[in-house]
Amino acid sequence: MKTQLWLVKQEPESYAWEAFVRDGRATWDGVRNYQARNHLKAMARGDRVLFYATGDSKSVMGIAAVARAAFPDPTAEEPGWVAVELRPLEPLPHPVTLARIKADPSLRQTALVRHSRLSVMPLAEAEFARIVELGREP
DNA sequence: GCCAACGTTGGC
DNA sequence: GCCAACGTTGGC
Repeated sequence: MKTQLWLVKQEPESYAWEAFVRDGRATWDGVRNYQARNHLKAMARGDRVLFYATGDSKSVMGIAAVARAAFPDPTAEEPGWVAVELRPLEPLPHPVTLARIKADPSLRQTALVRHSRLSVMPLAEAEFARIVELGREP
């Protein structure tokens, strides 16, 4: 199967990119939205994932990879919710702000822009590549 | 099954 | 702090 590309959101106050890098691996649990859950379920080991920080930072911070595909969310009291494990791959030298993403014509269709409340979303190959490219240039 | 009320997310 | 955009809940 073709590798898929994703973006996950995280509040930096609860789990910052720096903490993720320090930990070297993280269980992505606690997702309680069906659409986001379905995206988690579709993740395969090795898929690339952009890490987006909400709140004050509102920026894509770096690239991660799926280390373990979906398994039952240990924090869920009801069955049916899943978690994945992610590991950080590399930071983006210049975190890509939401403003920059919104200003880029090739990124206007991303779920990040169009569905601002979704916390786990797929990205098209060109979208993923463009964000990474922006992250490498000031 | 509809829809009003309510709660949450997250940008501004 | 506000509010738009949604998702969820519960009464009917």
